[in-house]
Amino acid sequence: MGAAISKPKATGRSNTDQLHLDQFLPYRLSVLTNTISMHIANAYERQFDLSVPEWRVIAVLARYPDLSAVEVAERTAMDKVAVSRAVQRLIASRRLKRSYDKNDRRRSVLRLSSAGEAVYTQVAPLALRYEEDLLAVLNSEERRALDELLARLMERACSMS
Amino acid sequence: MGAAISKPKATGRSNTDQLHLDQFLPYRLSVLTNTISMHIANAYERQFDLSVPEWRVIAVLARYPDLSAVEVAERTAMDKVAVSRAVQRLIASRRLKRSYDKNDRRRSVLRLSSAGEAVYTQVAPLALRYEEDLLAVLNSEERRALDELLARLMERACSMS
DNA sequence: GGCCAATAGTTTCAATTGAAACTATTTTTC
DNA sequence: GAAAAATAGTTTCAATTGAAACTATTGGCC
Repeated sequence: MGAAISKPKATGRSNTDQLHLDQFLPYRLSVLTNTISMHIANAYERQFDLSVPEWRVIAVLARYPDLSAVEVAERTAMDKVAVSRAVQRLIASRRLKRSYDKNDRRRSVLRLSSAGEAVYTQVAPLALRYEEDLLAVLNSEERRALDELLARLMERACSMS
Repeated sequence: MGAAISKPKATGRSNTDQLHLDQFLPYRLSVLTNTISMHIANAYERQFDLSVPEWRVIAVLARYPDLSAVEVAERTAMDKVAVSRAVQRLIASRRLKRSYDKNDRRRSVLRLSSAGEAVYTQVAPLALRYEEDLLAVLNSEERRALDELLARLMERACSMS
């Protein structure tokens, strides 16, 4: 019963041994993500003079006011340098107000100004409508399936660090 | 039967009106994609002194030799400037050879050198193994489902340009 | 054949980004 | 309670990137 030669496996998988970029999951995700991000960003960047990092900061602060910069970074998956720069620009454009924690003066306390809230109430529907248009090709069962598959992959990717 | 006031709809969807970053598909795709890309790139960038664009060029030329720069750009979803720079670096590192089409001297004809092929045969298994590790959380039915969902979304996203 | 538009690819220049070093404040340790 | 380590956030500097302008060659049109 020597194990020297093994039969080719019939795994049901077509590219076990060959790397085809257009079947390779990380590549496909990358192309899809970039395509989608580009479309959404086009919808607000020019019109509102708003970068993607700035938009993310606004989106998270609209829902969770009074976060610190580090907390914003955690919730947006941005690094703290990116948050720092986005916050600076948002303060300069008077869309964000910053105060400091009385008990820990290192920590900032970030809150949208009314101008910032106005941006949010204008841009959020654009983003949601785009998402809805995109998901229009899936029925609700398929959406649930996608949701769960992405969640499982995300958990897996994180656990592989 | 006035239509002035409509009942809240029970659509089965939780965030019809509210933007929650962590339920927002474009955002989730972006985080997942960046996490995955970072992992794979870490596996080869340092070890082989190879950037992501360079790796993409190698991957596509390994499978389709003698493409022009524009054809490489089409197959990798990179823009032509990125391809031009990656090609320059790959030629400098002697991983790629360039000749020119006899009938159209604008077009380059790109082909991996044996050193380039060696890089491919070392890196491709790393990439495929990562993909396999990631997909290990899905059974074959779920993989097929993911495959089809991503294809549908990609088609949709492209048609929305 | 000669001009004009199109295509292939490169270069330039400015904006974005990322890593590492930095300041300021707080917490821990001894 | 002083020194050392940790945390929050910023700045600096170099590398990456992207858009637009550029060169070179080819194809269409008259």
